[in-house]
Amino acid sequence: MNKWIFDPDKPIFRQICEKFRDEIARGNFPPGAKVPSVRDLAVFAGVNPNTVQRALSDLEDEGILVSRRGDGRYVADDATVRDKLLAARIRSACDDFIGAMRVLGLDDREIERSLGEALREKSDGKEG
Amino acid sequence: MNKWIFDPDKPIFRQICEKFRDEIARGNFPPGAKVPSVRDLAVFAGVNPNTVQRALSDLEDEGILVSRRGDGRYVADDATVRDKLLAARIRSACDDFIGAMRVLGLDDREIERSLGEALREKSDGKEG
DNA sequence: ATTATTGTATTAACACAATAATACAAAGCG
DNA sequence: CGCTTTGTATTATTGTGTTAATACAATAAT
Repeated sequence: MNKWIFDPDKPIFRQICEKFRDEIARGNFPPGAKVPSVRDLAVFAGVNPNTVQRALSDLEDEGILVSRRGDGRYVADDATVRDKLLAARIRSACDDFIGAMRVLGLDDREIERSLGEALREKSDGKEG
Repeated sequence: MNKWIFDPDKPIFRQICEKFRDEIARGNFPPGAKVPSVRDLAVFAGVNPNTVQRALSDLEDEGILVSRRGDGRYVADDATVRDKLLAARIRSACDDFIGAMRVLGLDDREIERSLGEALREKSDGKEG
């Protein structure tokens, strides 16, 4: 995984936020873990340091990260952060999905059926 | 439903596109149906006419709408448009959802379980 | 103390989304 | 025809996302 790929339709700094929320939710960044420097991340992501700074600064406002000037940036040393993040992201993903499907006029049974079909398609043909 | 509500994090013209795709997919705008004028929609949505124009113009490029100068704008007179639109939107919603959940480390069974829980919560407590 | 590393702040420049105010083109209508 | 309605185009302005180039502040390492 060389460089990150961004959706040109959404602000990059938000996508960086998402990436870190996902990584932390998965447990790839345990509480207290050090995050790469703004400059290193910028090089790795192929974006401007200011863009990374903006993203990490937002995550700090959310209480997910903590920064120490001259030292570095760390995942908040709170063992519950990961669980809360994971639960919140699962919930919002489900809610978004359900909302999108209901707007299309599907009822609960149809929603579950459509998901099942999509899951089977993704498992059958394109196993990669 | 007085005025539309927009997510300030996404371009308004894209959200207007989404709204129309949803409405057409639901069948609320059958093939050949006339769409309100750019100016009326702008007033109704509480946005600038140019923003609406941009959105509807994009839908035209997709073949969903057709415009006649001095007359008005209409849903493409193609009976298959709705089905294609509906199928495409269901599929992309499922794919987005599955992708978001897999990033979080959930397998197929957990994805279906989480959705089931969310559906039950939405049906039980907050019936509105 | 000096140096390197890190987070932070500032300023400028550019692109795009959105608003605003017009003007023009084409169709419908009385 | 004359008027209205509609889609379309143009120009200017504002706000924001992004890049860019610096500078400053604080910590660690030497």
